[in-house]
Amino acid sequence: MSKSSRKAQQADEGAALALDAFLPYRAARLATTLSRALAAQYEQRYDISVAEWRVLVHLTQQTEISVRDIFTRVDMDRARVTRAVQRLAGRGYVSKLVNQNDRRLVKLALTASGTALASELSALAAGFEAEIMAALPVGARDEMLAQFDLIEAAIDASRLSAEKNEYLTD
Amino acid sequence: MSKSSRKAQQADEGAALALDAFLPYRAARLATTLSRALAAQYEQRYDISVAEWRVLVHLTQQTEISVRDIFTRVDMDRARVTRAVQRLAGRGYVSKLVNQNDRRLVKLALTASGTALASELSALAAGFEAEIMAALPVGARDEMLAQFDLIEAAIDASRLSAEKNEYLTD
DNA sequence: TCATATTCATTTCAAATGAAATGATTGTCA
DNA sequence: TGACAATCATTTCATTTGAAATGAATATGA
Repeated sequence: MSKSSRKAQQADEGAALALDAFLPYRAARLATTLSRALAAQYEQRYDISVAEWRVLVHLTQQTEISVRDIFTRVDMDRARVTRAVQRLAGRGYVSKLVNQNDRRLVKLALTASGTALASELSALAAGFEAEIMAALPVGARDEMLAQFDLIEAAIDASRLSAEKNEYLTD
Repeated sequence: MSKSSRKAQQADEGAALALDAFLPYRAARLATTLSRALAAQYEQRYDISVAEWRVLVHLTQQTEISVRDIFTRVDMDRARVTRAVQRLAGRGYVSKLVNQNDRRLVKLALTASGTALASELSALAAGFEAEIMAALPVGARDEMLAQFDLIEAAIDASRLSAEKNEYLTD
C-alpha cells in the first residue's frame, strides 16, 4: 500500500465493512492496477487501446469469427467491439468480410500485419505477466485462476447476477 | 464458462496468448462480474452508484476526511469522487464542511441517515461476499487477498507502472 | 409462402469519464 | 515579508461508454 500515508482518524470500527478486505473492491483495484500497468507498455508504443488489444489477441486464437463471438467471450459491450474492430480494420490489422453462410455475420480475421502486431503484443504481454508472477509463490497463479473460475461460476449459477444473462440458455 | 458454446474454429495455437489464462484479463473479468452482481443488489434498491457506494463505505471507516483522502485510497479519479460526494451530499447522506486547519480541504462525514444507509449497504455487501465465498475452499479468500497485495506491490515497485504515481514520494 | 419474430452489426444519443484548466489556499525560501 | 511553487476541490470539455434504436438478414411456424 504505497499510496497511503494519510492522516485521517479511524472511526469506531464496529460492523464497518473493511474495504481493503472486501473482495469486489480488491478485485476492481487489482484489475485497474494491472490494466494500467500493461497498457502503459503498449498504448503509446503501438497506439492500441485495451479493447483493440483484446480483439487482436482473441483473433490469434480463433479465426473467421464474428463480432458476437468476440463480445460474448471477451466480456465487452457489442458497441465497444464494433468500434475496436473498426479502428483495427481502418489501420489494416483486421479484415472484415461478410460471412456468406449467414450474411448478418461479419467474418473477422487478422491480416499479415495484424498477425505480426499481435505476436509482438503477445510476447510483450507474456513478459509482463512473467515479471509479475515472479513476485508470487509457485503455483499461486493457477490457484488464483481456479478460484476466479469458482467465483464466476457461483455468480452465474445463483441469481446474484439477475440480468446480464442475455446469452445464458438458462 | 457458461456463456461459451460458440462454434468458430480454433486457429493454430502456436505462441498465441491464451486469454483465459492471462491474469490481467481474468482480473478485469472477475472485477466486472463481481461489480455488476453486487451493484444489481443495491443500485435500484437504494439508487446508489458504484462510486457513491465506495465513498459511503470509506466514510464508515474514517471520519473527517477529504476528497483526496478518498480518491488516493479508493482508486477513483478526483472528479469521480467529487461528483459522488456531491450527489451524496445533495441527498443528505454526507456533510461537507471546510477544514479549518487547512481551508483548501473539505471535511467529509456521514450524516445520521448516511450512517444508516451505509450500515444497510455494509450488511448487504457482507452477505453478498459470504454467499460467494461459500463456493471457495476455506482460506482461499485470504490467500487471494495476500496474492493481490503481492501483485500490487510488485507493480508499484517496478517501473511497470511508470506514470500514475502522482502520489508516490519519489 | 408469407407474416412475424429473432439475430446480427452498427449507429444514435444521453450519461459517465478523466485529463487538464481554474480558482482558492497554503507552503517555501530568498 | 513577498514572490513563486505546490496542493486542494471543482469545473470544463472532449472523449468513451453502453443501452436502446435501427436496418438488414435469417429463422419460425401458421
